[in-house]
Amino acid sequence: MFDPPQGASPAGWRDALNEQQRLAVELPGGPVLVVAGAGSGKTWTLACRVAHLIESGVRPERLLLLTFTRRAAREMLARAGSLIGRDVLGKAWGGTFHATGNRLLRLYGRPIGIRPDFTVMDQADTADLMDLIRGEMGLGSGERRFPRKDTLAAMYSRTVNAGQKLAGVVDRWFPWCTEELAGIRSVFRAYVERKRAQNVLDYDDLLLYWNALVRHAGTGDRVQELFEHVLVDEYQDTNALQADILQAMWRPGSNLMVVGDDAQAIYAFRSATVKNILEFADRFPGTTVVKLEQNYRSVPAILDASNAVIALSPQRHAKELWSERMGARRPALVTCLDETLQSDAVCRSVLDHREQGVPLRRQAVLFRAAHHSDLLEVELARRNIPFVKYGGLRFLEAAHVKDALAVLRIAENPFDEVCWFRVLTLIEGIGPVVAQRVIQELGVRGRGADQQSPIVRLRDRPPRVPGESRAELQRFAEALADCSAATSSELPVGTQLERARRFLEPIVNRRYSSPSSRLRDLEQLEHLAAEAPSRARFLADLTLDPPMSTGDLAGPPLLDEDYLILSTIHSAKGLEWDVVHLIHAADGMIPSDLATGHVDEIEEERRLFYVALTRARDALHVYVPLRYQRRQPRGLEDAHTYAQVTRFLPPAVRSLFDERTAGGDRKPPDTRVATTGAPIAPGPQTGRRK
DNA sequence: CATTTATAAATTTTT
DNA sequence: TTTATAAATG
Repeated sequence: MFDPPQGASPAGWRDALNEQQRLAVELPGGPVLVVAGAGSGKTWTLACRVAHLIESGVRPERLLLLTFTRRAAREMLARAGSLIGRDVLGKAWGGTFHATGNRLLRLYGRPIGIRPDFTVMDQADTADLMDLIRGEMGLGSGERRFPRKDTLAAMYSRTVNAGQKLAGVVDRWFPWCTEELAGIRSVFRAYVERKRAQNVLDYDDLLLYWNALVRHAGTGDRVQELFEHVLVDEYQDTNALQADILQAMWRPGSNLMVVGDDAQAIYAFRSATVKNILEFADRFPGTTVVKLEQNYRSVPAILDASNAVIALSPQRHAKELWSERMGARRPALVTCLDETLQSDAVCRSVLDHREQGVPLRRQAVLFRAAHHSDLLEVELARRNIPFVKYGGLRFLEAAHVKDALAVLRIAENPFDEVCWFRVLTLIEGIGPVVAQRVIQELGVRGRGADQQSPIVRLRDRPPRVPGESRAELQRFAEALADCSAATSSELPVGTQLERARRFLEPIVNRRYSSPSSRLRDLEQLEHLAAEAPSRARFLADLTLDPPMSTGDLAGPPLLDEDYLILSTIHSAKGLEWDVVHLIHAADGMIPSDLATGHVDEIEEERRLFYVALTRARDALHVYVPLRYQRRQPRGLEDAHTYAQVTRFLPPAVRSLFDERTAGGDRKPPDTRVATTGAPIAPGPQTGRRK
């Protein structure tokens, strides 16, 4: 994705741009919309734009580059730096909307009532706090079913990000909860209050308050004037609130460039709206529109198939991708009798390609949902094919990691009730009720600025708890006191984590399966923490830019190894591989059964399918298992259901594929063989609770 | 009365 | 693997 088109060198990068790209790179300013088709060198163009701006005298620190992940920003700035032989990386502002909001609010948030030492909650924390409040209010204990905590968090987030009223949100997205509207509303009210009181911001607040900050009468101008040029990548996946922020940051004469592709909008579930990119020109008067339609990635046959798929989308913004690449290999549609044969076919094809010179890491297997690769992972392990999985469970979501971080977060913010609750209930003999009482007695909810810290209170006057819990609570108190000691000369973050780990060790051993690997995870976390300048920075960076998996932390030894990429389609966004294997291209998988309610949802799935197809450079294999094992085959061994090829491949489109059947002449492989041989980076340990 | 343990049911995509 | 509910235990 970051490779320049053929023949580009640091010296002659301008010559490597096509006409449209050059136009986008060299436009003087004003509002610009770059509609960039898949594989049209969008990222490369943005990097060149940054290089061009700096060459023409813009100071790097006056540039703001908003991207979908921090990694994307980093790589783009590094690339720009290499083009002009200057260090842009440290000086320009780059990152996600959320990370940028975080930074701006810490620097300038005071006038709107934001203290610079706030902590950031992720979505799971939000859900936990909602759960806590729900419990206190006694909602959900009655006969009527109250929404689950994750549902509550999702509702809240949608009201904020889409800028819609709660009633409307519930009506449209959570119709089964309409009867509980009053209760939901009161939970949200308490939630907002609680966040305030505890000096905590959630993801949504980072955007919400950034918006408020720029619109603030006093400080707004100052923030606005920080940036001479604002560039936004993946604009099709921004939400209403983000568009509002950009509008607030913009004033006539200032420079805003957004880049995106409406055909690749796949984040509606996160409240993103294609309207942003479709209505950009209306919102920002004087917009220049540039279209990038030359595709540098795929061979024509793959492009033809992709174009045909997206052409069936009714809400589309006409765009025809073309390519100068040679090669006539058509994509393959491989029908498999069942999932096992699909795994088998993928493995064989992957090895075939490797024999023909395509290393594993230039190949990827893509799928709709994280668990769709489960069976394949077993087969890969059995055949000793190394792989790394993107998407799905992330390191930070592992319970033991959250436990360790909760200890640190209490040290950072002694009024963080969710973290107190989490750690206290880990202690043997302490359940929700005792934990609540302890929190009460320690004054975690008190929040008087001059009052004694709950941490000190816990150590000096330990609350009454069951006898069996006393010793462990004592150890907790000491660990906490050590971590939070002397704010002026804080212990190194790594040391604090080590302290937390020592406290947690017996708990991890007792509570979780495969405790040794979990404890290893915590040690890895310590290595990561060793580089952090401060605890606050470490915690914020971790929530805003989480390492994908334990693999990310494993360090350099893996870098020269070859491994296959497994990825959800969402996580594959913006990436490309020589060979792409798309599995489970059956109706019910993509589109997902859960997303066939509304037309909009189906269209989103179609774009998702399109994104998957357009990741491929040279070869594309689409697999469809015809028979699925039923989830819980009760008694009957061969209980299964039949699937159909995804509706996004009607006959006319299928004619652009070479069709074949996998494994027809072969016996299914013996799947009873024990699995041995671990993949290189199997992601977080997935041991179950004891 | 509170906590732990057992059992059952459901599980998209992610900053 | 997580989460809600029910039964068993302290």
